[in-house]
Amino acid sequence: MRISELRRIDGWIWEVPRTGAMRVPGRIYADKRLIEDMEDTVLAQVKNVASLPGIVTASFAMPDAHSGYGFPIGGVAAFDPDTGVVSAGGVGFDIACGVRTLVSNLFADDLAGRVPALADALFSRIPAGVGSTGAVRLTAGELDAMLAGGAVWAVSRGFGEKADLDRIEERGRMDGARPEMVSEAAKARQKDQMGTLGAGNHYLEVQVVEEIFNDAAAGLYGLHPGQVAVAIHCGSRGLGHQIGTDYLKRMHDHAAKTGVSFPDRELAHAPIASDLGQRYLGAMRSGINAALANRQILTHMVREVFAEMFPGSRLALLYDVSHNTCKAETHMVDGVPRLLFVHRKGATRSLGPGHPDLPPGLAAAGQPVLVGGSMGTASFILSGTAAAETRAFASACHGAGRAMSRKQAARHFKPRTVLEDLEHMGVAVRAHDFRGLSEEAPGAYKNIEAVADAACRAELAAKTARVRPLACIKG
DNA sequence: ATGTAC
Repeated sequence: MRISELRRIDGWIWEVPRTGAMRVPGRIYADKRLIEDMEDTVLAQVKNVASLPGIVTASFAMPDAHSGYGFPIGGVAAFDPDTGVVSAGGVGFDIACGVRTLVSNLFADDLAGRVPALADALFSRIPAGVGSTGAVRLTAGELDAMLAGGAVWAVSRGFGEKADLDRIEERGRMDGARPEMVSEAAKARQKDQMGTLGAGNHYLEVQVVEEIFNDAAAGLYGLHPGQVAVAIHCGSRGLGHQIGTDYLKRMHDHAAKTGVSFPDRELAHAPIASDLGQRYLGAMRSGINAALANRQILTHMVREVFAEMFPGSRLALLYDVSHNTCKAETHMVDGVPRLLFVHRKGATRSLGPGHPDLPPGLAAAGQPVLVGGSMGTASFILSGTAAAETRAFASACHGAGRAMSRKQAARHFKPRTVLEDLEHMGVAVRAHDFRGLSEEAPGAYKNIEAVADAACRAELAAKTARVRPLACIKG
């Protein structure tokens, strides 16, 4: 992206001036280098989103932004409930894809020599890969209960602990889900897929806390140097994908009938205040619950593996946050609180200290903002800031962000070399799809340090801890 | 991301 097309507000805040069909300006939070390395399509997508009806304040891109389906991945946009739209492409196909981090009472020394065996045990226990099915099989009735109940449902069925729920966005259950708005095809795809990791950039990592940046916040999060943590990155599997597919088509069909045109085919949308918009929201919220339940079931399985290998070990849920959602939230606009529908596509919520939606144990530090790196590189545990509310409706980056497309990466990296490099770095990698390792090569992603630095300099979040991987399970 | 194409 050419920096000359932007207006610099400060070193980490850049404006895309309003031109053409844009209803609001664009705004990119990143440093000069990250912006220069972003594809031109990111700028085009920021502008396209800025032209959608009812958008409020600006169309935002986070420092990890790269080209996505319609919206950039790393895109944030909020819409007025009366005049605005909801976009199936703006949420994406992997509805409520997200990260949860579990903090153990083990330290790296406790794992000495046993990381490969732990990786093997997790690899054999956790189903993963495209089309994988899990040990949990749901009847039609149970599936609907899951879609309505999310992680609350999962806990009620014996997966995990009640205490986990406080540490999940929406307290483990997204309100307003309408399972009857989810197609039978989507349900059929999901009924045997609960408790599976998926593929692509999804992973399960055993990590060690490498550095603490903020003692007070890290203390509240229960993080100490050398401590072992587990991160689970996955989403709503086939169900979310099918909901996205179903409603993109409906949004196109509806637009064709009513003579509405889209700035980009991939930005198909419907008015929030329409029947179709409400149906999509009901289905999409069911997808959020599926992702929350899925990560809850996986947590239970990880705890079982740890309990067998390390008797007496505990894994407490630090936090679970989704990064592909559209949620109704109240934000300050021009000094007035307004209900808005916030799309976060590859972007993480970042609530500052004292926010009423935070559980009491986390309120003083702000929401854990879980920023997953690529295989082999560090991940960051940031904390939400009060300033994030004024930056991008309390949002921050969600990961390192791709620097290369999957196709480019597959051409550029040999899977064997990727695996050897990671083993050399001391990361035990176990992958269901050997060839897929190319697409996930660390070199295919941006520099996580640069992304986290930019996010924190732009005050989207604040640094609390950096963790590095010991073992990585891939789909 | 994904029963990697209907």
